[in-house]
Amino acid sequence: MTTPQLDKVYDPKAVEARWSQIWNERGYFHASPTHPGQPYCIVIPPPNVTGSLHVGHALNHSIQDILIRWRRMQGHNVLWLPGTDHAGIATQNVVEKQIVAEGVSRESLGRERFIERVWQWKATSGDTIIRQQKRLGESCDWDRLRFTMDEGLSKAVREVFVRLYEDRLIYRGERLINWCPRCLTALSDIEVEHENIKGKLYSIDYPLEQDPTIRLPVATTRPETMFGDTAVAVHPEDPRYNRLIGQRVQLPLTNRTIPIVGDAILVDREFGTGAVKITPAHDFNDFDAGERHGLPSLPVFDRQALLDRQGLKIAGVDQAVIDVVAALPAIKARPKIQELLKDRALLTKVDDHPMAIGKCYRCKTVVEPYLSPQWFVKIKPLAEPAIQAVEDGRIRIIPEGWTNNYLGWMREIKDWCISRQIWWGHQIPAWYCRHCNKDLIIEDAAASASAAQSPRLTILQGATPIVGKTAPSICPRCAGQQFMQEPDVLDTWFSSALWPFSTLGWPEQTPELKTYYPTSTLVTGLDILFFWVARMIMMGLKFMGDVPFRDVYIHALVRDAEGQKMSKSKGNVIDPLHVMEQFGTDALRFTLASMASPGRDIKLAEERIEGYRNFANKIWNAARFCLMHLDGPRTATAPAERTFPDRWILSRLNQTVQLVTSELEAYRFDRAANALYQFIWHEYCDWYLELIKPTLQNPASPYAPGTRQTLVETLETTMRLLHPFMPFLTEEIWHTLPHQGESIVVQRFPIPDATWAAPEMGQRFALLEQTIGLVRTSRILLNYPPGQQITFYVAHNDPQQQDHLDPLRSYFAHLGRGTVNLASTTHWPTGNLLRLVMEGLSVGIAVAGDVDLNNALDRLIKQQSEQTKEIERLEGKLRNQEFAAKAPAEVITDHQERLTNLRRDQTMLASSEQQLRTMLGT
RNA sequence: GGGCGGAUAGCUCAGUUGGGAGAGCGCUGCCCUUACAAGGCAGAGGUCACAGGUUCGAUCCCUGUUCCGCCUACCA
Repeated sequence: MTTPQLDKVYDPKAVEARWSQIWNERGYFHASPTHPGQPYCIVIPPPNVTGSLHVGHALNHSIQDILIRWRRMQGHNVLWLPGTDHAGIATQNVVEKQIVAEGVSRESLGRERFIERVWQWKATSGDTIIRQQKRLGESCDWDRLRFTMDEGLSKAVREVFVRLYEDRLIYRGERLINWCPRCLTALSDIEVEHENIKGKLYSIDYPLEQDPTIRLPVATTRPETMFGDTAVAVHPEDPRYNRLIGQRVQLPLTNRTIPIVGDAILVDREFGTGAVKITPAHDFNDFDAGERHGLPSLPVFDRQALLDRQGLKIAGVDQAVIDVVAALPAIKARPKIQELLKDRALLTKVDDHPMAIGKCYRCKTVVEPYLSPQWFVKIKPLAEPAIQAVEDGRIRIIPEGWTNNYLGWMREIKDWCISRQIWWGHQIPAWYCRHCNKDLIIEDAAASASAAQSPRLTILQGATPIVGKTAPSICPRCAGQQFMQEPDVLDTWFSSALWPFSTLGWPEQTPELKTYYPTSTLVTGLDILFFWVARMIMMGLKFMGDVPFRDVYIHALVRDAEGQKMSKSKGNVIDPLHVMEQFGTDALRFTLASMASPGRDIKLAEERIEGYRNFANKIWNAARFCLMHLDGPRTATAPAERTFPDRWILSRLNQTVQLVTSELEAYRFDRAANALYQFIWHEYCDWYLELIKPTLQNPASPYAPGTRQTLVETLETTMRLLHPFMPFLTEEIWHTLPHQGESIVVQRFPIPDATWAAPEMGQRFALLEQTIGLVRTSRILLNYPPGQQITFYVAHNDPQQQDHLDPLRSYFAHLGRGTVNLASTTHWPTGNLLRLVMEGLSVGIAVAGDVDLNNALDRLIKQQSEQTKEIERLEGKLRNQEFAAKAPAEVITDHQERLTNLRRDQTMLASSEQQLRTMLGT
C-alpha cells in the first residue's frame, strides 16, 4: 500500500479553507425535520449585523459548535440555526456616521431614504461576520440564515405585538423614561449602565413665603433641575419641619412658590438636610412622589438635555437667569447656578457625595429621565410563568449559581419600555386617524433649537392608536381614511425575544417548529441574561406554551491577559481573525474551550494559544509517525490478546472516551479539553509511541500486527473524540488514516468499549513509568555522559515487575544507550553497583567511568531527610488513638502501606548511601 | 446599599462526597535520539489571602476580616 506523506509541520491555512468549503458544499450541516434521530437544536445568539467577529463571539460560537458537532456525531437530528440581529441603535449609529462623513444629515435624507441606505449597507457588508463564522468552522445550517428584520420575523413581531396589545399587555403611556440625549431615544431600564462617580451634595435655602427670614434648607445633587421643582418634601414626623407642611416656599431664581408636603417614602430624615425638592419631570422618585401628591410636572430640559428656554419661561424662571443658563447642558449650567445662588446667599453647603449616574449602553452618554409618551409591555403577568419555569426545573441554568440572579431580577421586574425614537427597526404597528387626532399629532419643524435637531413628529398622550397587523383602511370612529403610522420603532430586543420560534417559522405551524421547538441548549454570556434570555423565556411561554430551551449555558467574559475588559479604545483587543491566521483556527478553539471553566472570566493571552498550536502540531506528528509505520499486516485481535502497552493505551483511551463524554454532558469544556490534551500528549505520544517503537522496528516481532492495529485504531478513535474541538486538524488526519466514510463530520462519536477496559494495566503502567523514571533520574544525577552505554539492574522480587521488564528492556535497547538486566533483590551483582530507590522500586546502576558520585550523594541525603519527615508524620498519625478509632479503614490501610514502602525505601537508601561513601572513599 | 463570585507555584488556572498539594505556560540543566527543537528528558518553585471555629484530621465545612471582580440599586 502507498503511505500518504505529511509535511513535518502542520499548516492550518491550507487545510482549513479546503475543508470549510467541502463541508458546506456537501451539505453536512443542513438539517431537516425528516432526518432520523432525536432533535438537538441550538439557535445562535444573533450577532449584530454591524459586527465583526470578536473574541467573545469566538468563545460563544466555539462552545456551540462543540456541542453541535458532538451531538451530530452521536446521531442526533441536529440543527444549529444562524442569523444576525438588526441592532437598531447600533446600526443606525454606524450608518449615520457614514452619511455624516459624506456631509449628509439623517434628517435631510429623510426616513425612507435613510432606511434604504441601511439596507444597502447591510447588503454590502452585513455578511462580514457570517464569512468570519464560517472561517471559525461553525457548522451552522447556513441555508436557514435568518435576520431579525426579514419578512418572516417581521410578521412574527407584528403578530406578537398585536396579540399582546389585545391582551392588554402592551399599552401606551406618558411616563418618565430613560432618555439618551445623543441617540435621542428612550431606553429601557437595563439599557442604562450605572457608573459610580464622585458627586456633590448641595444645600440650598428655600425661603418661606410667609416669612422669608425663615429658610428651609433643601439638599440636592442636581441643582440645575431646581427650576422644575413643584414642591419640597419633608418627613411628616420630623419635628424640625413638620409644622411647615402645607405652607409654601419661594423657589429661588424664579417667581414661583411651591408647597411643602409631607412624604415618608421619599424623605430620609437622617440624610442631607432632611428636606427634598420634588422635580417630577426629571427624577424617577420625584415622579412617583408627584403622583402621590398630585403635583404638576415642569420639564426644563429639552430632548438633548439642554436647559430649555421655553420650559424655563413656563417654569417662571427669572429672565436674567434664563439668559445665563438657557441651552446649556447640565454639567455647564451647574456652576453658573451655583454662582447665582451664592450671590443671593442661598447656597449654604457643598459636600462631597458619592453617587451613581446612568449611561447609554450604546454610546455612553449620560442618560436623562425624560417625560414622554412611550409604549410599554406590562411585564408582571409574563414574568410569573418565566419564574416558575426556572423554579420547577423546566429550564436549567448552568452554572446554577446564576439562577438566583435570574429569579431575583425577574421578581423585581418593571414594565418594559419598548418604543424607540429611531428609524431603523420594526416600526410599531399602530396607526392614528389624522382626523380624530388632529390636535394631538404635531409635526414640528420650527421647534428645533439648533440645526442638529430634526423636524420631529410628536404624537401626544391621549391620541387613540389603532393597532393591527396591517394599516387600517377606515377609522372606526369617524370613518376617516387618512392615517399616520406610529413613528417609533420597537426595541431591538423585542424581536430578539421571539428568536427561538420566529426563526422556525412561527406563526406558521411549520414542521421545523414542531421538530425543533423547544430548542435544546442556549449558549450565551451573562451580559445578555436579562436583555435576551429572560425575555425569550417570557415570550416562548406566552406564545408557544412551552419553554424556548431546556438548558441555558452561561459562559464567561473574555478579558485580556491583565484581566481588563477588551475594548477598541484600550487597544487590548485580541482579534480572533488575526489569531486564526497566526496559530490556526483549531488552536484558538481549543484554547477557548480549555479555559471555559465556570464562574471565572477568561484571561486570554496569546502565549496560551501558541501552546495549543504546538499541541496541534504534536498531533500532526503523531499522525506522521503512524503513517510511517503502517506498512505491514495489521490484525485486530481481541484487546486481551495484545501486548501490555497496547492493552494499556486502549484502556486509557476507553477511560478518556468516558471522561470526555461525561464532561461534555456536564458542560465542562475545560475538563474535556484537558483530558484530551493529557491523553494525547502525555500518554499516547510520550509513552505509548515510545514503548512500541522496539516492536514496530523489529521485523520479526510477532506482536507487530497487533500493535500496528492498536496504533492506528487509537489514533483514529482519538480523532473522532477530538473532532468537536479541533474540526479541521482531525478531518485532515482522519483522511490520511485508514478509514471508511467520506468525512469525520458524519462519523460516530466514540463510545466506551468494555473490551478495551483493563484497569489492572494502570497499575502495571505506573510501575513501569516509575522504573524508567528512576533509571532516567539516576543517569542524570550521576552525570553520565550522553551516548555512553550504561547498565541497569532492576530488582524483580515482584512477579509483576518481571512482566513489565520486557518493554523496559526493549525500550532501553531501542535507545541504544543502555541495557537492562534482571537481578533478584537477594542477588545483586557485586562490584561498583549503585542502588537507587523510589516507591518500593530498586534500580541498580553499574557505575563505570567518569561519573558524579557527589551529586548522587547529595541527592540521596536530601531524599532521605524528606522521607524521614514523612515517616514521622505518618507514624504520629497512626499512633493517634482517635485517628485509629475514627478514620475510615481504607485511609488507615493506605497510610500503613505508604509507611511500609517508605521504610523499605529508607533501608535501601541507607545501603545506597553506604555504597556511595565507600566508592567515594569518605 | 443589597446579592454573587474569586483569593492555591513567577503567570493563567484545575482540585464535587474533609485523609499524601496538581496542570499548562514561564524558569533552570542536559539532549538536534530516524514522528515532532512548535520537540525530548530531568529539575527548582507553594505556612492553598488572614484570624478564629467544627473535626482524630481542613485548600475543602462554618463565622469574621482584608483585597479584587461582577451583577443589581431611585438615598435626594
